Amino acid sequence: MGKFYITTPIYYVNAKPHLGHAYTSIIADALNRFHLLMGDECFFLTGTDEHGDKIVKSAEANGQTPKEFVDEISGLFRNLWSDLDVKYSKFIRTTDAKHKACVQEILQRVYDNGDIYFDEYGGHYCVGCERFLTEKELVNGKCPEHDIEPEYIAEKNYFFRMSKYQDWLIDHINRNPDFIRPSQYRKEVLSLLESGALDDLCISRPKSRLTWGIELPFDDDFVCYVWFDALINYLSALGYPNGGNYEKFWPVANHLVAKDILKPHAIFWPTMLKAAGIDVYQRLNVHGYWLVKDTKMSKSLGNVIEPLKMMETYGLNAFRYFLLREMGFGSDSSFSEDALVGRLNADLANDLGNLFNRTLSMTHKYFGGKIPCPGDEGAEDAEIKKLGRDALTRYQESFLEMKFSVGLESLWELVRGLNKYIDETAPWTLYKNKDMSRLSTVMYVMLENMRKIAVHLWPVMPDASVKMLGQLGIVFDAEKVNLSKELDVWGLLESNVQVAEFSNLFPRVEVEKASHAGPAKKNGNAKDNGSGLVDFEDFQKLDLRVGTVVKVEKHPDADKLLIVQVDIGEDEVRQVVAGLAEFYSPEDLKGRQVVVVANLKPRKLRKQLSQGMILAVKDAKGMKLLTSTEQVVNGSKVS
RNA sequence: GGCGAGGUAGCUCAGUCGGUUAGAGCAUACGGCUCAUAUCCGUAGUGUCGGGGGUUCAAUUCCCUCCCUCGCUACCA
Repeated sequence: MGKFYITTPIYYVNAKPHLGHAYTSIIADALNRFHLLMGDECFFLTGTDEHGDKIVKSAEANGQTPKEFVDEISGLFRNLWSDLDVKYSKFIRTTDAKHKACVQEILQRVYDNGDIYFDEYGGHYCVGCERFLTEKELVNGKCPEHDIEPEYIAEKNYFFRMSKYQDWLIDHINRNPDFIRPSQYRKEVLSLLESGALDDLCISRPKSRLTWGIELPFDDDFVCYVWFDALINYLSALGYPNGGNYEKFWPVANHLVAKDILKPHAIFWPTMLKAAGIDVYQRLNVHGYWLVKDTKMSKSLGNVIEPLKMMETYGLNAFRYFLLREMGFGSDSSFSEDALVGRLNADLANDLGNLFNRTLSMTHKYFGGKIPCPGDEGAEDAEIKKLGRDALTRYQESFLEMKFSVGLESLWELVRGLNKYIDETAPWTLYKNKDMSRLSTVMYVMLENMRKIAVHLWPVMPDASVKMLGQLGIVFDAEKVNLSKELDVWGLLESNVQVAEFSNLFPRVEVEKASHAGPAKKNGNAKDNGSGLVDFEDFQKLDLRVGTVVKVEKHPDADKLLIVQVDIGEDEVRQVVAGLAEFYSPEDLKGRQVVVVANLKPRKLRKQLSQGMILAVKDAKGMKLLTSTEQVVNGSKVS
């Protein structure tokens, strides 16, 4: 059995969680779920980083003690992961007692090893900034922000002999091309290491300046520098130096970080491990930023997208799918509501959702909802099965390489292939011709492929996947799934099992497209409320009028459509193509008063122009027209 | 300034270890089907593959140079 250990950074709790945090955690979760389905034994670690200067300041600003403050924010993160279906194995906090003990253990080992020394460090300390400023930051010898001349303070501190391990690290990266990926970050780290001599790292802060941290085991006048403390969480969470988890999972440790913390993870951390006599982690996986209007998201710019808000508006499934599908791993990507809606409508609603729904619907029409027994397979079936095997193989390979976007694109080749397969096999014709044997095979091929797709989607959209499988009459059990076997196994779907009558997991959403042509419109924020409510002005945009049907004929090229001429008080009657033929005969309709949407954009329906829409209401029994309780003048407005 | 990434169809991007007509999705137009959520399938496209130069029988792909965008990093007096 394989093993897999994935970590997110421990998020710094000086501010609330944002989209960047959500993205990292969601890919970690997707990877973890993927490896679970591949049959690996997995450990997924996340948590919060709660020490350091900034935390103390943020707490003070909130009128709280550091402990109260971090408890609150840490809780926010945990709640968010629960809302995003992020299922971690452990949530670590750097204020945990076990973590502190582990940090001290490692510090002591490095100290005993002779790689920590005590030295004087001098610099320009600004009391306003509460930190040392570099020569370059000074303007006319003053701190530009506080306009005061910084004090020159000589301070004694402990330093980690990081420079000693520079050559070893360069060598290690060269020998292990996968150590840092994607490769652009590997190159960046190498050039950083090769260009200049690595400085030693200051790893202490005197308690006179900062008390909120972990004490150095060899000098209780100092606390540990926050990065040194934080990185060790990846080990302390496994119970290092004790415990089976360390031995089991550390050799397969995969760190996942955003590119802004590349340096601590790619340089500080491996050299720390080396100095402590611990093997380095297996891989560092680096992702890019989500940009909002081409600017990196930041709280101060006020363009932070609340992850929860997007999730509430469009659903968790679409949100997770979008994040994984849209961003090439390692590069930056733009986040926009339009793009999210585009993916939701095109990929999820039109392609996948509709495919699934039409499959279930046909199973009901032709087989009373029971999965049929397949007959002999023909060339078309062999072809789609091969397409499926290839697509799923690429999907799995891509996920192993963190290429989620490529993987999902491959999976959709199968989705599109199946839509085409339906078109070509035309089950409705087989049914009409009473070719039930062939029809059974075709429907079984569809249903079995839907099962395979649903299972593969579990890492990305766990909720939708479980629901899809449920609608196929399967109770999802991660233990029983093995994705690698899925490539060669066919026919796990049992015949005669009842499936759902329909599925609407991904309803289309209609969002008024933001104008790309000109400047932002006055009411550009109309869709921003996210509540699904419309303003009265929006309602007023609809021109609803009562009119009398003067003439009706059947649509020559469609079974369900009627061509209706309605007098809505204008010089000319309106022609409206309506989907009423199954419920009303032309004779029934003529002379009735109906409600018409008069300013609907004209559209051709099977070659016939339709200049409006007749309002009706549909329930299980059929379709009923809407009208006024009394006769009114044609053209009267509905309000 | 150095290093890295990128500049490919209207948009978002894939791709080419040099080789017959450069791809996908979205958007657009037209056609087809009716099982389906105004969904699906098909057809049609357009691209001096950032500019210029070089190597080659052949370059979008290799080399040089320049321009633009982004990131990291250093400050060259």
